[in-house]
Amino acid sequence: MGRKAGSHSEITGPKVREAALRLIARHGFAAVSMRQIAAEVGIQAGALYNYTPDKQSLLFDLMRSHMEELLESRVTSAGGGSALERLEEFTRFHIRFHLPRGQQVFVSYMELRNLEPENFQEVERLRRLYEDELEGILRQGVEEGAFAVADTKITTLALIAMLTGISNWYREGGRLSVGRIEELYWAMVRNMVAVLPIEGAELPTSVLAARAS
Amino acid sequence: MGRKAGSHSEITGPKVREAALRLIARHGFAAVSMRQIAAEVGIQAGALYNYTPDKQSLLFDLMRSHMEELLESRVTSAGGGSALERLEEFTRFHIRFHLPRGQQVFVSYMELRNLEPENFQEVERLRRLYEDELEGILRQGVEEGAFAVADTKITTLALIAMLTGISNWYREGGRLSVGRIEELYWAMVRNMVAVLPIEGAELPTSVLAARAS
DNA sequence: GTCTATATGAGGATAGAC
DNA sequence: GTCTATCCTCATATAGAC
Repeated sequence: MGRKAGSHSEITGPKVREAALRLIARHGFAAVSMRQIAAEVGIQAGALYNYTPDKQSLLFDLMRSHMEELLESRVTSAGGGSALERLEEFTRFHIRFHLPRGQQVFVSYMELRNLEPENFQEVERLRRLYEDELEGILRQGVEEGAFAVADTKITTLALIAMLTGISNWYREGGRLSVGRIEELYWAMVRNMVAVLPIEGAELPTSVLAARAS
Repeated sequence: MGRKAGSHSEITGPKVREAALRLIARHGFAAVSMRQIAAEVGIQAGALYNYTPDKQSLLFDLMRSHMEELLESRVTSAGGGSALERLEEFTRFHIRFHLPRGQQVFVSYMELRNLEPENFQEVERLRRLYEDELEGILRQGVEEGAFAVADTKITTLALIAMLTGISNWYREGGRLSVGRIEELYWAMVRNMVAVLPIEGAELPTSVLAARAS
């Protein structure tokens, strides 16, 4: 291809992204300099600008591609079935997808503040698409009378926070396997939405009717 | 008192802390400069060093005092009773304490990376004291046969993540009052640890014995 | 206690040679 | 595509006048 000596764009590009992700996850976006990223890759700072127009774009690319990968994986995994089945599948998917991506999860969560408004809006839009599927499952469960969920929006946020929180302590090779973590969290999720006589819970009329009969 | 003109230490000190908290919560520790903090207070950057030896100490003070206030409030609130009663009290306390302190929660969570090792250890120690109380409640509940919790450590982390996550979306004057949020989350917490016939859950022998009788 | 001024260094980003 | 060199701005922190 007539590539010049010292030309490695196909290798260097991914290395820049990996180095940036690793350093930003560890020290935070604002605390990481372009010189640090370049040093981690093994090039000079100026050469980074062959791969990103600026530092902000580097962050945005990391976060957007993480969300897009999540949504793409989701499309191929999501299926039909009862609300309970769909909720179990969603729970297990969320854990299996996120646990091997601790750095991406961390960055996507912590660096939202450092996105310029336009970029922030886009990442938020993608995140909402993901959460909306979960809320849809909860709504279905309420309709079916399978779930006692007083507020599907709040329960969605509670579940996401609980599940994503795993990434804060999970370490590969730790006490619990991914499979075991799936079991433990699925049991908790299942309990949380279970139909039970909770005082004050606003049960849907379909459930009240079913109980009366 | 013979105070010189322009001398306002009793006023300026708290203002420095408040300005730092507000700016760090919004932009992140590394992204905020001492000049910005000074400008927010209405003094010059050099004058900040009458109130903190350096930027790191300012962050550490904010995080440590937040944790110490949490633990002090906890001592006066915590009581005895059944595990279910204690869990309800803990849940409501956690929400009532944290919701009016969104900035502190955010900073204490996001800026752990920016603490120097010694300071990090201290903040972690205080955080663990708080979590240990929750785990103790869960252990008591398992002993009493009131809770079906397969792994008290994991359930502790799941509950903390779920409850602290409220601070990510709560806004004063929003759709839900603090009281309503307490109700919704207590219902979820209660369900989550409830004794139910969950396949695969490792029930304590006390519960299995109770069921057999 | 606060100011102005400054020491000292690092930051993002660009230009031009190879 | 990468390098070296550099522009320009901003950072933390300190010194000394008032």
